[in-house]
Amino acid sequence: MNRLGRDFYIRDVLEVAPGLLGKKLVRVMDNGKIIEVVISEVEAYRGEEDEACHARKGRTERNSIMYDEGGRLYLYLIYGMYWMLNVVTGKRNDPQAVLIRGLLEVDGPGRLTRYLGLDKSFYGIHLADSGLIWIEEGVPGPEYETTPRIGIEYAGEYWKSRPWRYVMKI
DNA sequence: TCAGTGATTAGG
DNA sequence: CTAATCACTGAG
Repeated sequence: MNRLGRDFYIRDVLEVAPGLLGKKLVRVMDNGKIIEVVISEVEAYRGEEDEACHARKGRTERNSIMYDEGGRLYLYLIYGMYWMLNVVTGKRNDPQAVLIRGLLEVDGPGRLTRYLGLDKSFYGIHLADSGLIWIEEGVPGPEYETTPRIGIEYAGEYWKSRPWRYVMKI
């Protein structure tokens, strides 16, 4: 047990996102069963200027947790069916988050939340405090590649082309 | 390739 | 209030 503390998350999202690759995500299910998975794919969303970021139009009820200090969870429903799991990063009032897109055990951001039993009730939970979910040290310094982010057709060319998707090499 | 699905958001 | 949007998935 080597849980990541608050300081890990209170850094720029472009440092935290690749830093999450290879880390172990631990989830204590309702029946007490513990699920441990390895984070293998993430994306960074960075500030109000980032046209792909949910904070691009300023603060709303949904994205308000992104304006809090790093370390909290941001969950939202997409296409009426899938919960997206994000880790807020950076300092207060600097809206950033990392989308967890894939695990070694489960591919896809919508599938992994279903697998881990995560939904709106986890909105705002702090990864340094919670007894239900947290992140621990894992594989140190994994190799990874970067690509543009997925599913952000609405953003301008510059923001669409930022290489802010990080995929761990197996 | 494309429909399903409903919370969230902007705009009257 | 209404209508459009959407950081996806699974079937075909």
